[in-house]
Amino acid sequence: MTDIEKTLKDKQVNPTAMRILVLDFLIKQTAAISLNDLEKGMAPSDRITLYRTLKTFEEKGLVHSIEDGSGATKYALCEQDCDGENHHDLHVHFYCNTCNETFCLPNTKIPEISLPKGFKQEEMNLIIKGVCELCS
Amino acid sequence: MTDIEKTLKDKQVNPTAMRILVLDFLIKQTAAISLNDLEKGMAPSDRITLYRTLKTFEEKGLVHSIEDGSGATKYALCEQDCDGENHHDLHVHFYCNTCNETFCLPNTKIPEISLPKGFKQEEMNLIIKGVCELCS
DNA sequence: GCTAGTTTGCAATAGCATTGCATCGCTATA
DNA sequence: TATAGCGATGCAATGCTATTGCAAACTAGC
Repeated sequence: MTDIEKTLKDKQVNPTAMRILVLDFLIKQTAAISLNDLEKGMAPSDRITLYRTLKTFEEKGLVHSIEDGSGATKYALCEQDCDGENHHDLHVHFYCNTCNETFCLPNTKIPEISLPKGFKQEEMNLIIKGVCELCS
Repeated sequence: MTDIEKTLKDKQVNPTAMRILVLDFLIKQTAAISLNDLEKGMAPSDRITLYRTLKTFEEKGLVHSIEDGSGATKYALCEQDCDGENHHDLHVHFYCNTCNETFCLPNTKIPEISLPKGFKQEEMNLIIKGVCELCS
């Protein structure tokens, strides 16, 4: 069994051929990718299947989705300790206005925010836009 | 001249009848609204005109747009000191998972984040999801 | 090998965002 | 006042992303 198959099984995802290909592709990325990026980057495959594969991965805690304001949802691999119940992706996401790529900054955590009385926090999502390492 | 007309002129927006109505409606809101909300809340008007009115307001610094992950862009009035160049909306936005409303928390600012070397920050966008004051 | 459940592929649809174009109306100027 | 010009409006049409239904293909377990 390959590492990829093992990763899938660990997260309770049946390691089908398609899923292995998608996960393999995701692992190779340095930035978060959209469904379109995935479709273009892989051998010709059905778009809807790719869409559902990403959804499945998200449900099972393999990837997390990022709304970076570009209109298209992007996906990136989760850290080890995510599961279907909780995505521990409380890191900052960075959108580069120059190359239009979205990056996870896993070591840049979102600080605690004290909310006004009565507001109960469940999730957080911080997008910083600017110029990335490579473009600056 | 009414206050609303004055506000429009201050921001270099011609105070047409439609724009006065839209701004009046926006001022009365307690939460950010989507194009759909605006269309439903006002006397029957052309949706595209409403869309362009919001875009104009945004360009001129009257409102800022919020991507709360609900799929539809929402809009809320800016603070006084916004202009076309710079939206000073560095406050937190709160999305209530119960009532599905999005609120500006103008007094809850986004703290400074130190980015990894090479990343240059231009804008920030923090959405916190949870349960709001009224729903809790 | 057969059956049940899962996965995949195709078709179709819904909803938001956006543009093009023609019309209308206001303003400035001769 | 007549008119030219520009901005604002309304209608039509389109593009793109997300999403669902259904049937065929596949897989695992008996």
